[in-house]
Amino acid sequence: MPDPTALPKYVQTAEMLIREIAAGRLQVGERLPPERAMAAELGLAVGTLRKALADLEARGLLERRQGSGNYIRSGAEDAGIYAFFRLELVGGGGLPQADVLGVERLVKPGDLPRFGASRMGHRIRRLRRLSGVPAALEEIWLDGSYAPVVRDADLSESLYLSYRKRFGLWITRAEDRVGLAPVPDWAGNPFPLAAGAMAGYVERLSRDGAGQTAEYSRTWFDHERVRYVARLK
Amino acid sequence: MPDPTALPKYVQTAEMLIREIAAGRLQVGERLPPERAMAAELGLAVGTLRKALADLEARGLLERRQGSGNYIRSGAEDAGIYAFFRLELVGGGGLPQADVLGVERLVKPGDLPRFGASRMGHRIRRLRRLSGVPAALEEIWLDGSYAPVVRDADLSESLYLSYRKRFGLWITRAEDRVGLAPVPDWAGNPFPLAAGAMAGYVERLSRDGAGQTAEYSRTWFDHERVRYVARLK
DNA sequence: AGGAATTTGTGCGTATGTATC
DNA sequence: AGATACATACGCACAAATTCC
Repeated sequence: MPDPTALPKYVQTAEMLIREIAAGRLQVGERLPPERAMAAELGLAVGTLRKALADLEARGLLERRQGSGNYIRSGAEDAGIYAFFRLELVGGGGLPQADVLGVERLVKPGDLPRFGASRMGHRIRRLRRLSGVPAALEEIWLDGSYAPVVRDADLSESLYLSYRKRFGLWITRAEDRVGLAPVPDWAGNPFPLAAGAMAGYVERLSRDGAGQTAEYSRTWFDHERVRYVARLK
Repeated sequence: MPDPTALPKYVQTAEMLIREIAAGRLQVGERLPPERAMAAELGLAVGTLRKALADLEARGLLERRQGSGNYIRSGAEDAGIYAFFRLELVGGGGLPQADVLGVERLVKPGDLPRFGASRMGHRIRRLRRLSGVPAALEEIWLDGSYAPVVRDADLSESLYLSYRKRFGLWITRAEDRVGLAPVPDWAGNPFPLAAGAMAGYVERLSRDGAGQTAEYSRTWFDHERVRYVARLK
């Protein structure tokens, strides 16, 4: 009897594979078993497994070569667990980390776009690092309706994982707009660009599983060291 | 008997739908027929049609709602034919256009990353507009092996369409890196930012159907008016 | 309010084509 | 040339979300 609260098998499978890669049980460059063998092993239909593999490919973790096999891409060890994180060092890669600078529940300011159902929002400010290097400042507004309070301790490195585990919120889609904007003036952090200096800028509007806008975030990144990466098609 | 040179049906179907939208035969906001009815109409299996629809969704042309239907998204009239174009006006949308500033066949300079098989490359410089507004400067290096010469007349508004029709080159994947960089000094064009000023910057490495790197391009965009857009998952 | 009908999502299994080894 | 492996395509059954009556 199927569990109605369970995720689709292809999502479960993709996440399982990501964990295997992150844990090092699947090594970079390694070829996966043939799809049919793997599907049989996992008790899945081939098509279901293929959907999971396509997901990993879109996230840049896997390279699929017809007639040859499926190969773990370099950089995959670090990247996978941070599903939607799209910043990397100019030289490539970097392990994403985050320091929480502050969390507050506030009335949403008027300059934010409309998102979520509540008048209130949780404002989370973080310093993002890549392999320890200060890479970006991040201000996240989570709609107030998903949790009465958000504490520092609720926020693990992977924010979307926290949302899921603590608040039952599933971020499934997001739209990013990338441009330039001046660095905000938040005192007391080691971000290398001065307040007011031009930096790379990402605005994101995220939606939950039901398609409702749930979160709005702004990220300022150090363009000397960091790039925003998108893989198309 | 199937034609081995033909594209997959799901690609043909996706392109057909894009043309229908661009031509206005499918209106923005309109709901498509149910998938099963549509598949029967087109002589396709439902799964094949669904793959085409998933493609349109990923490009931002279609919104799919379980239990409800498939709806043409606003902005889709313009966007679809320019498959990989990811710049839009800050206010949203804008019809992409291009003025060719120059085309030359040159030895690839040393500061470009390695791509393609040839020592030579075609350097194409264009001014991109959105609904007439000068939006970006673009320098494209197409590997020399795909064509002996490239003439101005070979380049229609949609470059990837030209590649396909003139040179038999299919761009199927690309990787974008977005950051900031100073505007290059190309005399005599109406790009609003001065040479040396900081602008949005997109580096792209594109691959052909066989997975070979085929093209490298750099785009400087006016961050006051333009954003780079990515839709995730 | 609530149940039936409609519509998309997930999952399975299979057959055949095409690229690679 | 043959074997292997991924890609495309088909068709079906049932689940979940939405809409309609």
